Amino acid sequence: MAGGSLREKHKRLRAEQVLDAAEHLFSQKGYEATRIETIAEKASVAPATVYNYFATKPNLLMELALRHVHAALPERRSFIRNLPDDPVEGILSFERLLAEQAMRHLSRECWRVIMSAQYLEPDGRASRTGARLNTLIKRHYIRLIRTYQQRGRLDATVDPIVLSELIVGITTFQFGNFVARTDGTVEEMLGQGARNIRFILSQILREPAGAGAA
Amino acid sequence: MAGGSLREKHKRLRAEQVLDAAEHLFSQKGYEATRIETIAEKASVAPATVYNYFATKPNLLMELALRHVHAALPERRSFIRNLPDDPVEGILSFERLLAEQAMRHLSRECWRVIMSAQYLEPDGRASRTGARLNTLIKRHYIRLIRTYQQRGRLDATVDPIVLSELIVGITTFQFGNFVARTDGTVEEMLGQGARNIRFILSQILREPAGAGAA
DNA sequence: ATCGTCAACTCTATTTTTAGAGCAGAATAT
DNA sequence: ATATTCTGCTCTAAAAATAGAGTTGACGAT
Repeated sequence: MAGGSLREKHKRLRAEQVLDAAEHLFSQKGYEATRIETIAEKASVAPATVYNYFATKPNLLMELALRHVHAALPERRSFIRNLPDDPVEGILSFERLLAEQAMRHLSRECWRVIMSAQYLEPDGRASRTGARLNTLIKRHYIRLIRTYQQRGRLDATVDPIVLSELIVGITTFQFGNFVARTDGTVEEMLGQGARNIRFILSQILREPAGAGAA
Repeated sequence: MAGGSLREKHKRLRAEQVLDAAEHLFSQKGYEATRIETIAEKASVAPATVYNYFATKPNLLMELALRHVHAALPERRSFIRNLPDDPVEGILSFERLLAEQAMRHLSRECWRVIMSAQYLEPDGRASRTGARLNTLIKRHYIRLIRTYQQRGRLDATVDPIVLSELIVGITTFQFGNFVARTDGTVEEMLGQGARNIRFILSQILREPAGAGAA
């Protein structure tokens, strides 16, 4: 799986160079305002090479998003390893972490492009990349839900896959709404998300085992 | 003169990579003991590429020497800008600096290869590079000699070019003898050099202008 | 003496990158 | 409306790098 050949190594390195350059320029001058030519120049690469690696400009941004999601993975994992007792608090905090990670390197403008890409080219690479991105997040939720089920804090008969799809769906929808407008804060989005989460969980919450006696 | 194109830039970068790798390996494992293949691997380059840039292994070493001579140039220049009063002391100290610089990054084994290269391939690239190397050093001596002539400490009728060739010739000869054997210290070489320098200068030394009255 | 090994070096086909011309479409100016 | 410009993107020829097999000459063991 490694691809240890020199060619593969150089490919990885070049792709990183381009992504680095793009990340810097996107966050500095914005997505629309930066030209592919400029990215190529900063990455010490010919413009044609950028197209060799990333078919289109939205695609390049998409891969950038994917890289961030990967880079932020350990942080999410460590969060899930140390979950708080209360499931509602756990999920809401996880939401907050995801939102914070999303905004850490990519602007709202960038996220708009990312969200729109799957609609503009339904069967293109962008859609597939977007799907991968969602899958990554969903896995975390499944793990998170299972943990609370094992602790007896969530109804064990609920299918974690279904529940995670529900949560990811609604939060993705809200995130889309959030980035689609220039006003509105992350806190507002999270507040609205909290209402949804509480509603969804209200029916399947379980009290802690040692409670009831006082 | 710059060659600002992308191709030229990459060429420079790759050459540096290879030289860096070679420098490290030569000083760590010795010249003969390091394989071209290893250099290429460390430089993230195909072995064939090393041959594209540096026709032969001795040639690679030669270019390495040239790079060092260039890198150490500012130090020599600054020495020549702050020459001591006494010409003998100035030249001997400069000799010491050159010897110290020569041994700083390249081992005696390496210098043996370098010195021999011009004999093994008289009209090859190695000979030309060696000549360039000598020219660089000679320029410094010319400048040094002129300075002392302007200060009135050296006979002004002596041709600096001739004198510098004499000095470079004799010291190169001694340096060759030094690296050609495994025993013998730098100090011994410098001591012998000092005798030569004193002899050469004895006829053309001039007393300082303000001297004689006491 | 002969064989095997090893590393420098060569050669060729393939892959990748670059240079550079040019197209398409949107935005802007006239 | 028309022309101009700008940028994303395509296409082709030329340059360079890689993979990999092969040659040569030195050296050591048998």
